[in-house]
Amino acid sequence: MSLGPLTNTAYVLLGFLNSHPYSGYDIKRLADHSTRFFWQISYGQIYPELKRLVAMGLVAGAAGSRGMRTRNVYRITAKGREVLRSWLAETSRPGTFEMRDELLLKLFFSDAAGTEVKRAVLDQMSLREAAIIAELKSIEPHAREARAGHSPANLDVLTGGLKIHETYLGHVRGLLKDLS
Amino acid sequence: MSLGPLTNTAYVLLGFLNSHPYSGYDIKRLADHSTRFFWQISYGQIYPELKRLVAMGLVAGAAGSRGMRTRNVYRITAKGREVLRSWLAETSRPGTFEMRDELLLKLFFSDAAGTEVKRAVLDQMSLREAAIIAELKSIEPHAREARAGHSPANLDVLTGGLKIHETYLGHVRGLLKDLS
DNA sequence: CTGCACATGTAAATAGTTACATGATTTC
DNA sequence: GAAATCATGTAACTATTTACATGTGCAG
Repeated sequence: MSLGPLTNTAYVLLGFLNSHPYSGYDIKRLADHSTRFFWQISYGQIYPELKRLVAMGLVAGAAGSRGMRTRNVYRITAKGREVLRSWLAETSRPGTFEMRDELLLKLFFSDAAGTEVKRAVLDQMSLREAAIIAELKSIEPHAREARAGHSPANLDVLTGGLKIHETYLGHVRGLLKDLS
Repeated sequence: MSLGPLTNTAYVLLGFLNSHPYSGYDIKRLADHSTRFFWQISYGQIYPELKRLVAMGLVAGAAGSRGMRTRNVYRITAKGREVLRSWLAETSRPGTFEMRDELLLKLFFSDAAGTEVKRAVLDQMSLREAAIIAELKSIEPHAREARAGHSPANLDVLTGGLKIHETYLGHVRGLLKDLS
């Protein structure tokens, strides 16, 4: 009775629910401050996927509440934990690795348009990278607190992201310097 | 008479055709050794998109040949160059920036599964990053030759990619060392 | 009493991959 | 004459985003 592989989005949901019960809204908020940098998710995926997970018995929904209002809080089931763990342990598939960077594409082709355009592209990159770094740094103190939902691996990923974007920014600054 | 923004795939095609006429097959091969690392494209996009670009008058198709066989070689038009340049110069939109890294996702949630699983994930990452670095290094000498299709910006992007992946690999190796 | 954050969802569109289908040419 | 590479294309599928629709609760 194998369920075939789930979508990666499903594993994100299971991953978050593994440490605590959450609503779809909660998960979106959490993901926007963590996995977003290497795996974005949107409401359009979250809500339908939670329902599918319930149907498969991997998570259970309970009508929580916040004041008078309905709030669907989900918790992971034993079967869900099992599926999460077997995904984590799986080494067969290479696993998606993808980058899509429109500014890098522009830089790549920028010789077609002259130095000022190239400089403008590099300036945009530099701004974007600085913004990402600032965002990651603002998350860091929270990730350092060893509380529910903040495991050591979370911090490992965060510091890695920081290093990568700092390298990226450093390279861009070097190119800008060479240009002037 | 603005044509609205084209897909990024269209700009990749225009970008390559800007330096030389190519067939769809040629472009796929070129992209697989360059833009693939930050903007992948597949035949399923290339061939239909080339037709659209012809319909818009941004590229012109000519029946080239290789032996007896039909071979559709496309060249960029003046209008196409204009569109490419105005895309390059455009600073209004932030531009797609996305990463999807399934192994990073696993690492992020790996505390749910124990040290051996975490080590296995890091090993896979390390292997993958080493493979990417090897591939980029094998491209480097070609990119250094200042020939048709190899502009200075191409090399700027390549060396940047190399630095980023070396940083990534270094981080992973550090985590592996901490684990043992 | 206004605006913001909370909260859930769906429909349509877009982007992109994968599998399939076909066949020619070159190299061993 | 087999295998690899050249070459073009489409159909179906999958994933994901965006826009829309709706309404509650709280803070100022």
